[in-house]
Amino acid sequence: MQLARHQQIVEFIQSSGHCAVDVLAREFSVSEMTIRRDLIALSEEGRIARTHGGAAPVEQVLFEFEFLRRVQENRVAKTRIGVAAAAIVPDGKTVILDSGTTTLAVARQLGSRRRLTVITTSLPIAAVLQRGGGTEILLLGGILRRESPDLEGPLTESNLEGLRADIAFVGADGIDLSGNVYNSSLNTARLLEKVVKAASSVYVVADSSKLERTALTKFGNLTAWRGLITDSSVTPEQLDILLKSGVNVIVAHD
Amino acid sequence: MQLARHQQIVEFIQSSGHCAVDVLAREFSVSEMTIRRDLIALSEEGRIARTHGGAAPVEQVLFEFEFLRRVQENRVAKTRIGVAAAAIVPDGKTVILDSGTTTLAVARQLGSRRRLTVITTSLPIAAVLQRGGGTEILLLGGILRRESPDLEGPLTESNLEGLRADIAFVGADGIDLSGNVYNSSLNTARLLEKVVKAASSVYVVADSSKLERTALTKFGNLTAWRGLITDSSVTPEQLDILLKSGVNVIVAHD
DNA sequence: GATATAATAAACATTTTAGAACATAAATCA
DNA sequence: TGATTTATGTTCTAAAATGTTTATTATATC
Repeated sequence: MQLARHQQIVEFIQSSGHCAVDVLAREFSVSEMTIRRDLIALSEEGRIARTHGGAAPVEQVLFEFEFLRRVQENRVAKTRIGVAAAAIVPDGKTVILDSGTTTLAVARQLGSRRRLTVITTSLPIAAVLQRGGGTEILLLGGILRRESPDLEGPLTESNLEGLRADIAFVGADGIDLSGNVYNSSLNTARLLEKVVKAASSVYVVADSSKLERTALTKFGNLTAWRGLITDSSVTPEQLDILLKSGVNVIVAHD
Repeated sequence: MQLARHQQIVEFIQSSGHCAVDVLAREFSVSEMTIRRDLIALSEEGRIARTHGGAAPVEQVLFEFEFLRRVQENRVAKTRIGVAAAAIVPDGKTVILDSGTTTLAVARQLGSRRRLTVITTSLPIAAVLQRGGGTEILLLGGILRRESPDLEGPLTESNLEGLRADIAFVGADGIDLSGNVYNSSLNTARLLEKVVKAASSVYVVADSSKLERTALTKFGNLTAWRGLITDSSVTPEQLDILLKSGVNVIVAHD
């Protein structure tokens, strides 16, 4: 019910301008606390702007990515991973962000930072960072994928070849306990190989549901890179085996 | 039986919007668990979006550029220009679209076309065309401008150097009656020079309010290109002088 | 700048929903 | 026919969403 209401709240606020919490609570027949929680979630997604007492339509928001609404699984875990990832990025560095919802969570945390350069193929990540205003965003060229708002293809790969970054955060569709990282798209895997070459240190960001799962292509092993950032739902056993395999695991706590 | 029901569920949700699980269970006279299993299957197929408590139709619209709603001046004129411009693009061609609201109007008209390749630096144009689904979209890489959702910089220019297109539509901030085309940004002007080189035929699209106005940089003359597409508010005098200067003017009527 | 007022967020309780496990009925096939 | 798969139903537990109360924080008013 809450996802449907979120959408309605956004529309309501956009059509009527600034709305008070109690007005929204009456309008949607829920408690004010529920509305507040909705508003927190919506403002984190950048779809509205919170004010004291209510919420207003966002003005500077350039674009809105509808597809993210359904995709967002493990939102809380991903946000924590984002916080942990952002914490290891010093100001002034150049960061490569892979496309995906986990890396998008990292981008959200980096949004308010200054003097950062972010290289990405993801339109939502570019959008989030542009909203923040403090980051230089380099969008790699390429073919816009039909199903998802990110870029791929020969141009993307050749664009990347001339670039260097300090840190890369890449997502994964599966990780086994030997530290092998899997991806469900061949194109993505090939691009990620270039990403890995372009960055001095590489972190894989993935919520714990990706552990002990595999996907179409293996594109590398965590032991060769800087480490894995995951959430605290990783089991002690999984953690133990990964560490014994020589994988550096950063567990994001709340 | 469940295949038939799946189809009906999709149609039901599409026509009525978000539906709760219990409503669907009653509607189809099955248990809630069955509906949940249906919804799991359907969402895996991407035909609906699950929500807590029910399901919603999948959004076809992937993203939307908020800023355009307010900015659109001379919307009607621009739409007409878009129609006229789209009419001169044969299927199967490669088109370069400059960023701007007029070229965006062109993109809107091209959205439903098939077998077209569009090269652009504009995120809104990419969005509009992705929604259409029939166009291959090549987004040039570059730095995302802070004020507007489009790309520029050395990467954009070098990306363009390796490409060839059949037709380019470029916008303008001002056009004088000798056919000189002006632009208010130096960077844009430099990029447009490359655009002009990459395309076999170049059209300038600009509503008539841009006539007899100049801006920061002159980036070329209409007589060297294929022509100007403008709306019917151009005065007979302006038209006369332009034609006498050797400018091919296409006037978009309703 | 102190105080009153209102709004927020945290903590806990309650309700609702999801999903797992198992049971049952119908359909398919050897 | 009997065995086996497939679809559906039932029950139960965990998780998610919402509501309620209470402290904390922000805003406004004097």
